[in-house]
Amino acid sequence: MTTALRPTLRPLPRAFFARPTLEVAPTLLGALLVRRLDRNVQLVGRLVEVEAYLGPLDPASHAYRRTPRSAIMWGPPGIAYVYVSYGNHYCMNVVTEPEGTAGAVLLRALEPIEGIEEMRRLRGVQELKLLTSGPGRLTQAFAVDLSFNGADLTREGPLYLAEGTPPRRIASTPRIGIRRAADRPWRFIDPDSSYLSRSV
DNA sequence: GATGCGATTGCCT
DNA sequence: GGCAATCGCATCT
Repeated sequence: MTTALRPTLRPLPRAFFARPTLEVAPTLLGALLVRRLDRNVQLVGRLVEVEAYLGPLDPASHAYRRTPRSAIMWGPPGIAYVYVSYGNHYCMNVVTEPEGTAGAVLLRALEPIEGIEEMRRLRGVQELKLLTSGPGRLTQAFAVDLSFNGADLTREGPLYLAEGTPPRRIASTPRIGIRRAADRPWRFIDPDSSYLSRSV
């Protein structure tokens, strides 16, 4: 049984996410995103790029205003917030801060670790560096759509975040693709990774 | 009920 | 580097 030979990927506990968003974001680098498609196929990627969205005090955050869509970010930490971007792509966040306070971290890029052929199939692309190097690409490679909005990422299951190995270095830059609060250096990357959505 | 837009991507020049 | 594709949601009327 291959599952018995596979090392256990231990979920990050809810308490990990129940901290200030700017503390959670850089410490998420190196963590593993795990997607179980079925009993035999598991996808794993190592986080190399994330962005912090702070909530009501952050004009770039969807939680700048509380709406039906953004209300989930006031809920329990460790929950997935998935939304549609430009009508063509899904973007995935993990909710941060204690319940009652809004915040989230956008997952922007992964290093493919396991299940690479399945990622290629899901993406319709062969080149390794194009599989998960962007927020819309990684959700497609991991078969994550709106049905995962609200999913608990702290429990072993179809989709969760697990302990990994922190990068040697961490760098921060302005966030990508936003207009408001575009100067805040709240994008965190592993600068030594070759799977970033863009360099620097 | 109608309108405008965006935390992107891929293809084109 | 420019730009079309495409749709859920926020924000009007």
